[in-house]
Amino acid sequence: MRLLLVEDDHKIAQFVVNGLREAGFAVDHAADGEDGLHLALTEPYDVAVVDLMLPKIDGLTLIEKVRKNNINTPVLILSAKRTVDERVEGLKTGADDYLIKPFAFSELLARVQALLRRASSVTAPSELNVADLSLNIQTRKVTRAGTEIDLQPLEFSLLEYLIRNAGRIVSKTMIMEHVWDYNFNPQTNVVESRICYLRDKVDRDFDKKLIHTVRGVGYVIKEN
Amino acid sequence: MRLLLVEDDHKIAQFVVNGLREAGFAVDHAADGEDGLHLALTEPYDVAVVDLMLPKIDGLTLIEKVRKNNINTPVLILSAKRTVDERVEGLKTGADDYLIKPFAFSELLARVQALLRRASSVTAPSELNVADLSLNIQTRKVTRAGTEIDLQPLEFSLLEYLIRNAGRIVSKTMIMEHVWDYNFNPQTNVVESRICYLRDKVDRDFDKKLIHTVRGVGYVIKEN
DNA sequence: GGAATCCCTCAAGCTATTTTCAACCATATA
DNA sequence: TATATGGTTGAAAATAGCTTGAGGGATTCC
Repeated sequence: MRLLLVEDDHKIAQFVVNGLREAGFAVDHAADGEDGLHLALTEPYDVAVVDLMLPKIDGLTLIEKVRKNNINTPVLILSAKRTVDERVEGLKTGADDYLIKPFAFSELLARVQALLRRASSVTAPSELNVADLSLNIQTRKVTRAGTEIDLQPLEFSLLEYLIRNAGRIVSKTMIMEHVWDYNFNPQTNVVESRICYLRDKVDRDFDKKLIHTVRGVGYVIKEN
Repeated sequence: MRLLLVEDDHKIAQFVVNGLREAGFAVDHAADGEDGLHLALTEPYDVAVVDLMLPKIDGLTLIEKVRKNNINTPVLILSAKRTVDERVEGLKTGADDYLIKPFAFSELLARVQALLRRASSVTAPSELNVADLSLNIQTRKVTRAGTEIDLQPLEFSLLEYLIRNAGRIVSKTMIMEHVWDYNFNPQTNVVESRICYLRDKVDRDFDKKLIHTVRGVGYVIKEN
């Protein structure tokens, strides 16, 4: 799940970013409206959390422009403005929810999850499966054919991304972007390297390999 | 103990919130029925104090919806309506007690505590367990394998929070919020530090460690 | 009112784990 | 077979978490 936070207050931003990452989201952060708008228009996010008072472009204008570009990413406004009118204006502009500062992180998280639920209209299952491989988001347990597999954090993210796209080929650039949060492609072989470690743990001891290389393109995880 | 107050009158709300916080509760406040309902449905509270006359969604409707969601949090109605009929209607809807405005804070506190006692004697066991570790909320005694462990207040809270979420991973941000009541992120390692002290007392002398670190995320307490 | 005690936070150094890097190896495809 | 793309690996670097003592605020006890 990819999330955009547009917030200029450094402390709040750091606090929210940390919390959301711990909760398993891939979070991008923009410190002003211009950056935020640019990211919102160019990257695909599942939810955007936007402060109203921002340098360069204010939050409402940002939301307006995003909506004019036919982007329907759910938006949660984060603001110190607490009057009913301001809330209403925010929602009219195209926001989906409104949270008043100061707020408790757990409430922010609950609202973000509510927006995600509403958007997907399905409750996200906490367990993902491919063949006899199973990955539990909540407990972070991974098993194959019943035996537990111990993964490093990055391997876990990588495997999660692969399984969420099971059967579809994901390019190395996409992997970089989702798992590493890199926007540019440095000349490095981190992906290959980590795939190798992952295969060691997931496929080595089994006859049926699940992680397949698609030369010149990327990787797929699938049965057969 | 977590408490929800749904009250639109700002002065009363502040007065009650302050008082309850001083009495040691973690209080969330919603200023209208919509917010109140949302919080009641998404967060686990031990008691909810609800005004009847509310913007957006009135108190009775709120209580009805909460009960329809199978949430049994005890509800104390706070209202200026003083006739017997109205009291009865409130209780029929699913409220547990009824306090007429204006009221003395001490009476509110007494009733809240009464509801907590009643609820805890029915539902919540006063003893929480994980493996051979046991924590008694009422006596504040903690034992492992029969021998008593002496904990500091904060360590007790921390352990309680971990055990209430036994088997689930709790992030450091969440711990901060629930145990320390911080809703911002100070650049500090209080959590790690206190976990260290806690481990000293809970795990050091035992072979089976119960408190596990989940790197980059947080901690879990569980057997094995 | 002052001393003693208790509990907590902070910070710095340390340890352990995880990730990246880079050189080298293997294999597919033309 | 040549070339390029991907695989493998150990060591270095980066990062996260652990540990511990000093210091400070609050409370209690004389």
